[in-house]
Amino acid sequence: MSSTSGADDPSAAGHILWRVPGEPTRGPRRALTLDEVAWAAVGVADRDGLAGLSMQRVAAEVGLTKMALYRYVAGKDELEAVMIDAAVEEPPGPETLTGTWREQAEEFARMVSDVWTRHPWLPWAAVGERVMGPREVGWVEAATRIFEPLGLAADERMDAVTMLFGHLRTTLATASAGTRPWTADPAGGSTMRDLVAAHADRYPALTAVMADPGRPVSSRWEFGLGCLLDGFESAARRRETGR
Amino acid sequence: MSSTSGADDPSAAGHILWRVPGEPTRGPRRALTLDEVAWAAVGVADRDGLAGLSMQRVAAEVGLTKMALYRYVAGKDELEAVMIDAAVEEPPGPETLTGTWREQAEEFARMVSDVWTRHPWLPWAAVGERVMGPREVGWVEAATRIFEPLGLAADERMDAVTMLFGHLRTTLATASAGTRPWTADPAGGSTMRDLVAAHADRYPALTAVMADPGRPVSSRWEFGLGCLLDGFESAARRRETGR
DNA sequence: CATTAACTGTGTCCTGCGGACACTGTGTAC
DNA sequence: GTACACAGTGTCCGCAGGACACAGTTAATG
Repeated sequence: MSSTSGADDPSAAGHILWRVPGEPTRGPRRALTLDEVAWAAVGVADRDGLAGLSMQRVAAEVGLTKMALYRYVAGKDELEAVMIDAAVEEPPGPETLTGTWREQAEEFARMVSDVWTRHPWLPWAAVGERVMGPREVGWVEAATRIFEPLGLAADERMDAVTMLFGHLRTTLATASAGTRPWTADPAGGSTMRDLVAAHADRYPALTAVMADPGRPVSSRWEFGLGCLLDGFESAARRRETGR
Repeated sequence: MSSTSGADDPSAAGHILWRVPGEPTRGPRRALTLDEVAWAAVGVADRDGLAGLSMQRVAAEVGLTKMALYRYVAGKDELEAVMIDAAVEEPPGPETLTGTWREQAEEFARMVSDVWTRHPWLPWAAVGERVMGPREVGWVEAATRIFEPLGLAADERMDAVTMLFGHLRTTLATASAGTRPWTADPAGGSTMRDLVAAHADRYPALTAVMADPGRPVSSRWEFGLGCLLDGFESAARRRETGR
């Protein structure tokens, strides 16, 4: 029923993200802003990962009791929602991305990569049922704009956006999760290389692939991005030439 | 120091997956096999998701005490590793996939999609630091084989495999996580559609896209897969024609 | 100016989690 | 028969998220 904090709205967790603050008139001043709480949580996650994030930890970070956090946030889910929307920062506006759609897509990928590298927990925090924040939606909006000149159908354009984010998530996550240069996917396996080496007879194709030293981690997603954009291009071409 | 259970090997969690059982000589019979425990856990996850998986729950399912499970498995991580390798089932052998590499890739994607649809928690359980099981590696091996005739470099071939799994994970996860037909990515947002509709002025590109009804969930990954394979093809062609 | 109501932060308590550890019971090898 | 290796149980601990009642603080209202 309150008009301000929003931590007591039962309709949907995370709506603080979309509501204007609306300062309260009576009562003591808050010791912190929602943003300060969010960034404290981001700091914790940056250091100890999402697994190391707890109400206690964040509360201690900002010098409050655990329960005081619930004045800012309805629960841990909402805290995560808030910290995600803080960590992604402002999405690029229409004036920022210039050049061909391909150049824009590459620049965009670099931007996402920057943010997700600064906050390695981010690509994994954003999965599952959750309310998106305005900045987060802004990134999707920006990605959608890029593919507009391509002439894809609406649902295909959306799929392209999904795939772009998915690709970055996949590659950045495997890159940040340890020192291993690539390691494949349904795993992220910590020692897939060793396992394959120990059972070379069972996995000949992988053994062959593993012989190659591989590229540096920093440029891991570039080849894949090129493939992806090529694929979009050929899909658009196929669409123009009457399927 | 034991020669059998493997739950006390300090070197790496999950090595039960790669060790031959080796029946013990003395002591009472085990009430269950490791496989029975694994499948019970799979059943729990199928019903209540990964979040609903706890030692208690699994123990109750098989009629044991929580602590008795630790005779089969070193900890929850190892339990997850075991249940993942059980749930993925046997990967397709070289004789199963036939036709062009493209047909093989499509068939392979269909197979992965089948398994991951049966166990919706699977695509998300497999991320992060974890020891892969033999079957899991087998799937990667199978995927690697598919791209062999394409003439890609070793690291590119590996990237292709990673992207294939990543694409399926992304699309299947967003498809299974609710009724929403697509919803974009850094989110999986539960009501992104509503949010965009409520702030149409802020997200014009997304509003335009949202006007389209979209495809049925069942065929969500097909367009993306086509793009991906097209992209690989053009990368291979670029490679042959001297970059 | 006194009162009242709204608000912030604290302390206590509960449930469920993963897991350590000491224990009882059981079966085989010596 | 006895000793030992093993299976399963019960108790305990720390930590998690969160409900709830409370004390302190501030502004609107009489």
